[in-house]
Amino acid sequence: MDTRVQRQQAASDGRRALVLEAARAVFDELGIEGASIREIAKRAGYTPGAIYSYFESKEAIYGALLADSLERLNAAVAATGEGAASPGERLRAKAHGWYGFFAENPRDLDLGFYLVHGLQPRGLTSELNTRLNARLHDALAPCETALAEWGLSEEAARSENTALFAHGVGLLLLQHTGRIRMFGQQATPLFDHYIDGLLQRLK
Amino acid sequence: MDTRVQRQQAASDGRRALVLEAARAVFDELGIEGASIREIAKRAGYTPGAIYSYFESKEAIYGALLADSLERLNAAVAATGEGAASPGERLRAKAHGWYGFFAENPRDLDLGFYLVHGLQPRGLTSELNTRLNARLHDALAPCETALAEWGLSEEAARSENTALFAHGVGLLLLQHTGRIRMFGQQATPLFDHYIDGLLQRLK
Amino acid sequence: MDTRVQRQQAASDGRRALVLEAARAVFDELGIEGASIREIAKRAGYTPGAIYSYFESKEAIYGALLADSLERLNAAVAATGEGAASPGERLRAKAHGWYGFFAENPRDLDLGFYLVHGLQPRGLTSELNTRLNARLHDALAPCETALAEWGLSEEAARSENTALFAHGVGLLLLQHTGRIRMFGQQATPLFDHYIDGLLQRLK
Amino acid sequence: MDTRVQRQQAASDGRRALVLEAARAVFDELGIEGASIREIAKRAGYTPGAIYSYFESKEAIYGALLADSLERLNAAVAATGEGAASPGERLRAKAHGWYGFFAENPRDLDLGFYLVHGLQPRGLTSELNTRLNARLHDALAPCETALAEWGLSEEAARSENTALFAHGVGLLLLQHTGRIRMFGQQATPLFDHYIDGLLQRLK
DNA sequence: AATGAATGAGCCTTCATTCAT
DNA sequence: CATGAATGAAGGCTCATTCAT
Repeated sequence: MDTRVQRQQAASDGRRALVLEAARAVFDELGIEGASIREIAKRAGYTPGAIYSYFESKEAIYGALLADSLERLNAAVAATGEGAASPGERLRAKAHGWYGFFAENPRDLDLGFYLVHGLQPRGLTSELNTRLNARLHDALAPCETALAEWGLSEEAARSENTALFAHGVGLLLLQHTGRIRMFGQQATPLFDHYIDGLLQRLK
Repeated sequence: MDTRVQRQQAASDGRRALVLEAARAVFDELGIEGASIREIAKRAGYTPGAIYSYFESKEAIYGALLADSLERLNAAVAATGEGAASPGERLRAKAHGWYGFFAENPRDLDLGFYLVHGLQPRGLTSELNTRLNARLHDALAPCETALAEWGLSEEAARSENTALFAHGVGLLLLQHTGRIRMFGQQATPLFDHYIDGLLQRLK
Repeated sequence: MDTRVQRQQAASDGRRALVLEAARAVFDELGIEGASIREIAKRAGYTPGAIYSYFESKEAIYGALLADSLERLNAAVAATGEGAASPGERLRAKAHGWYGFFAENPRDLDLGFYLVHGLQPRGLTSELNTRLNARLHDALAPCETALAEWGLSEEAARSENTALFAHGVGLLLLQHTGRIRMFGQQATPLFDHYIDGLLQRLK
Repeated sequence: MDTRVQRQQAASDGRRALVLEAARAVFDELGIEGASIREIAKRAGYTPGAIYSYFESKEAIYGALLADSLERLNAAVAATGEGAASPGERLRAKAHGWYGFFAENPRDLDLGFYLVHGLQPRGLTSELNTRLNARLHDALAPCETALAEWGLSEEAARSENTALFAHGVGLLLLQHTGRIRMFGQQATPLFDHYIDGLLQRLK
């Protein structure tokens, strides 16, 4: 009996994941504006009403999408810099962890923007918001740790880490919007160059 | 006859500017999502249909708004650093020119994002896109010039200027989205700090 | 110029009245539950969106319908008892004014019930509610006046008028729901009988 | 075998009653509009589909609810006027039986209105309708009997009883809808006053 | 008897856009 | 140039009901 309940639960989870996957696909192709429940349902092979068995609102879907995105971000960061010997190497590796994730998955960057611009309270409960913030913080923490191990005070490490994140996000944005071509530059070398300068400066 | 045509043209331009002004006000208060032709028309003292005498579509309004935004950006940059003696001071002043503009007018930042994320081809013609790129370039050029005067090669100056822009944009974004509070930091001091480091590094 | 504006206004009013008429027809045939904007629009020869040019919400339509109903009620009462010589005759005539109106227009009775059961705040603003209450009061006031002229104190007149209204409404309801057949009775003779008793009692 | 079938039947009836109880609770709290099969099922500890094992449609639930309501009404009337010595006292007691029931359970009043206004044929079969009529008649019969015992002819007793019912219903309606406040009156004293007048008149 | 996933029809409402006047 | 009525498509969402399990 227990197994049957488990099987049902697993099946339900699978279908929910399927809807989420469809939502991600729609979001990818049509952008956040073009994404509609109707379209998501169509891609998932459902009628619109069925979606509400899995998510209580459209915004809740984006909330789930975002939560999932941050999990993958953390996984990407965790999978990085295993054998880094020095704090400097670790900093570089971990920074490239999050940077690379967003460079390769620009829609996850969009998702983050949408979080602030379009998500309604119903989808982004305060509790979820706190959890999402915490997960973003988790993803960036290894860099801060490395900076501290490099010898910076707690305060200085946090400050430099913020600047590092801002720098990376700015470059990612310039790249994502194509504006960086205007400067005849490429984002990743510039990011590396920033880390070089940072390590130099703190030596 | 000629003068009459001119008078008419001037009047028309004035009314177009009035619509644009209304659009900016609506956009400021309601954001890009909340803005509607109806609302813009109402604020401009028109009925919805009349708007189409001045703009061929809603997207075209945003295109014009963005063009105008870039003009104001250039004006803000131009109004800055008049008495700066050294290239270093000039760099700081000009950088604060564009940075301050966006810090004080976050909706202009939104506009820039919307340009890439949501604007339809109808609103952003290739010709307009080229013109906008050029004006953004104009606004950032003074910093590049200052960097060159400081002794950097043309290539290095462009590279550093790109990084400077990315850094500022990243900080503005973090501030605008409120995520910077998560780090317990403030954007403007960090921007200053970045310029300090830059000048130090290039000394 | 003035005439043109007037003509437009008149045309607009006419179309609004047309929508209202359609709404009344739908309400008559399908009842309050079955009435939908779609159906009302269809009957009026419009698409659903067009309805919102004339009424800001579905509830507002019912508000207007109700207001109109009360105007007709007042007209019916006013058209009654012109030549009534004695207060007693006047009482009977005025009472039959409102009673007859509802007996002949049972949907207007429904409308009154709906007012309390289904109307949302958006359609029934406090201001409208006050106005509607006042108009109902106006329709019943002549009876109260007649009772006072018959010699009752202000308080007694109000009390008897309330009871008279309740009696009539109860009878109308029993008739409208067909429950009165269960008793083998008819509403109007009973209403007359009540008035007889009332006049007898107060003689 | 027989006992087992009986046990099953009893269990089934019990569960049906449980669903009905849940329906009443939902209806009480959310009103007739706000009540949904989903909500009823939830309160009864079932899933929506299960409800259809006990009732063939939502309307059938309301039919059953109404039947039950009339049983409780009869119970309330029966529990009244045990020690009333005179026909007059008995009339007053029995009238307050049904009046008090509706005054204390306004939702049962709603149910009666809904029966006529909103109930679909599927829920109100002709056979059910006849049964409901009979039970309503039963609840009102004691008053008619008392009137006859007071000396009225059969016909007069029926006529006065109808008027009495109409009066009470009218007052209940005015009270339930809050319109009675408009007159600065209260329903129950007026009902008493009506009975006083009735007894006076017939003395 | 019960589940719960899914349907399908419907709901009110918004909005960019068009067009006769 | 301007109006304003009207469209048509779409939006998010609800819900009674069905049906395979």
